[in-house]
Amino acid sequence: MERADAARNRARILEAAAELFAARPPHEVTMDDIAKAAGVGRGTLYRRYPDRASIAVALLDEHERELQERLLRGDPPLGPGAPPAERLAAFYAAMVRLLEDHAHLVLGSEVGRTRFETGAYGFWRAHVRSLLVAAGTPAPGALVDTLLAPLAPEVYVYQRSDLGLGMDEIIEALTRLTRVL
Amino acid sequence: MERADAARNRARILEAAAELFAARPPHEVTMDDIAKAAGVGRGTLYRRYPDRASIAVALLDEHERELQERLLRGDPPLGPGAPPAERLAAFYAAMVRLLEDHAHLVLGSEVGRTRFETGAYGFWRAHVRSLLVAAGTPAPGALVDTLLAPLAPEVYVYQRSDLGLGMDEIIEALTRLTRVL
DNA sequence: GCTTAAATGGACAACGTGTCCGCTTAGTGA
DNA sequence: TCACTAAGCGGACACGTTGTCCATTTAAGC
Repeated sequence: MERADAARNRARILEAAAELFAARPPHEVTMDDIAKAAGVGRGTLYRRYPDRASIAVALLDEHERELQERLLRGDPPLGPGAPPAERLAAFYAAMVRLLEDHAHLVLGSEVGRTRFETGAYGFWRAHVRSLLVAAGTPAPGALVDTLLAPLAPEVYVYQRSDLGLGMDEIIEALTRLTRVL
Repeated sequence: MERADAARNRARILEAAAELFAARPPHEVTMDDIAKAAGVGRGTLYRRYPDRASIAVALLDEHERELQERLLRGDPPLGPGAPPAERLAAFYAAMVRLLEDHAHLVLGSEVGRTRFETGAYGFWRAHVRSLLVAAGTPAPGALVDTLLAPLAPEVYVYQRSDLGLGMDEIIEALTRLTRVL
C-alpha cells in the first residue's frame, strides 16, 4: 500500500507536469521545473519517475487504456464484430483523435525509439496483428509496424502543424492503407 | 574559397565522427568526444557544426545524393519510365538498403522531428508525391507522409534489431503498401 | 504516545553545452 | 622573401541539467 503523503505527491507531480507539458515543448521542461511546480524536492520526483518519459507515460496511461478497452470490448467497428479492414480504419480514426488531444504528451514520452518500448505500443501491435491474421494476410510480421508507423506522433505533428493538414485528410489517407488487407 | 587548414579540419572532423557514430549509439557521442577524436578544439568544431545532427547530415549527404540522382535520371524501375507503383516499390527497396548501411548515421541526424526539416526528406516527399500524382491518386497531400513514415530510421532499427526481421521481409511489407496507388 | 520504516527534499558532484577571445597560420601583394 | 591581414583555431569558462545521497521528517501500526 502507498502512504498518504506519497499518493498526494504523485498527484501533485502529474498535475504540474500536465500543465508544463501543455505550456511548452516537452524537451524544454526540465525535471527541476516539474519538481518546483509540484512543490516537491528533486529526490522525491526522481524516486518515482526517473525521467520525463516515464511521467508522460503515466499521464497518457488512462487515455490509452480507455481506447484499449474499447478495442477489446467496445461496439463495432472499433470493437469486435466488424470486418478487419473496417476495424483497422476505425482504429486509425480513434488513434488520430488521441493524437490530436495528447500529441504533446506523446511527444514528451515517446521520443524516437522509446516509443516502441512502451506497453501501449505492444498493445497496438498485438491489435493490428490480430486484424491482419483475421484478414488472412500472409506473413504479418513486418507489415504490422509498417502500418503503425504513420501514427508516430512526430509524423502527426508534422502533418498537422507544419503542413497544415486537417484531421480528416489524415484519417482519409490512413484509411486508404487498409487496402493492403 | 576555403582555407587549406579549414578543409583539413573539416575532413578530420567528418572522419572522426563517422568512426564514433559507428562505434556507439549517436546520442552517447558528445561534441567533445568528436573534437578530441578529430584533434581539434571545441571552438573549431562548433564553428562548422553547431550540433551532432548537422555532422550526421553532412556524413549522409553523399549517399543520399547518389540515390536522388538515380531517382531522377537512373534506369527504371527506380528512375523514370516504369509504372508509378513499381517505381515506388523500387524506391522502398533502395531506401531500405540505405537504412541498412547508414541507419546509425540517420539516427544521429534525424532524431524525431528533425527528420522532416532536412532537405533529404523534402526530396523523398516530392518524389513520392509525383508518383502519386502520376498514378492519378486523388488528394495526395497526407498520403505522402503516411507512405514515408515506415522509412523512419527508428522504425527500421526496431524491426531489424529488436524484432529480428530480415531486410527482405521489410521490403516485402513495404511493397504491399504500393497497392494504395 | 511511541516506534519504525518509508518518504522527503535540498545540497552536491559530475557532465555536456555553447561562447568568447587571445593566439596562430594561411594566403596575398610588394 | 618578407610582412601584413584576416580567417581560422582551440582551450578556458560560465551556465544549466542531471542524478545521487543522506540527514531529517512524517505517516501508519502497536
